[in-house]
Amino acid sequence: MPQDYLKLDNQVCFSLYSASNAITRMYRPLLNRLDLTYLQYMVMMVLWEHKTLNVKELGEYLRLDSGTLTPLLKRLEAKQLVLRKRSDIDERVRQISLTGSGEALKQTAKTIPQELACSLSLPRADVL
Amino acid sequence: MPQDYLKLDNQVCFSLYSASNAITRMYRPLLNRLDLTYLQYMVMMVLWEHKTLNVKELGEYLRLDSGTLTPLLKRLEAKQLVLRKRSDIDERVRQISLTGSGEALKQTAKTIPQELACSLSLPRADVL
DNA sequence: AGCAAGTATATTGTGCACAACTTAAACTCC
DNA sequence: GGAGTTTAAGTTGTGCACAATATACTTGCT
Repeated sequence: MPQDYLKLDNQVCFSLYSASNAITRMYRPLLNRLDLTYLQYMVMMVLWEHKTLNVKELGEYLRLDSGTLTPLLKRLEAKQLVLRKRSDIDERVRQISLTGSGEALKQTAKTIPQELACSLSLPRADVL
Repeated sequence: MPQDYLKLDNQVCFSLYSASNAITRMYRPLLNRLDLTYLQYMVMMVLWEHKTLNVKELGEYLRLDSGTLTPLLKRLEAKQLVLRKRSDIDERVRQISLTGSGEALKQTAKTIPQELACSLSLPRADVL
């Protein structure tokens, strides 16, 4: 039988795309409490781990470019969660670091993975 | 050892999100030839299979709402690929159907899955 | 030193996603 | 058959993603 590749049901890529949208939707109500979007939460997570990074390094961790990150980092700065300081050594570079409240937000955030696991009815929370 | 849930590396969700972005990036150069975005291509695929659908039905297949679909369908209409006709039976409903060139585009599109498989070096193309 | 090439970030413009809301048409149940 | 509810689609506003481009700083070369 002649196979029709152009069918949505056959498409792993669509499933991936759709699952990714669904994940963002599931995180949204939890992250609203922190006044963060999913990507902002990702950025905060990288900063909680690494303390200070420049835009390029952040982009490598998150596989995103400055076109996405610059406006996002400005929004995090406006929320007083991060500082965007130019490097003294190289004036092109922006060093992104946590403010006190950015650091403190980690305490509020730490229940998020378990809460998401609950809303997914998953037994393990260490992968979310 | 105390486990830190708030680490990017632990996150299946981030992998999914990142993979979904990567897929869209891989499709982009192939779909540029058809002057379609990835989501527009998804919509066309559903229409190639089902011929005529309303906005709600399209949204159920693609798990998207009218806020996403309405402007997208207007862009497809502007490209002369689809018609957006109000239903005679129920004036609230928009029947989305293919134009001749929308139908014809399927011939140009049918090589896309194999091309993507090649650029991913995958042995099977029936899942993309 | 001076300039060409390279690099880091920022900007602009397009197109998703989605929440919240609006509009208008269709049902429902007295 | 008219008021109240439901439903389908559209609108508005925010925030990604990303291509293309711009800006400004640094580095390498002679």
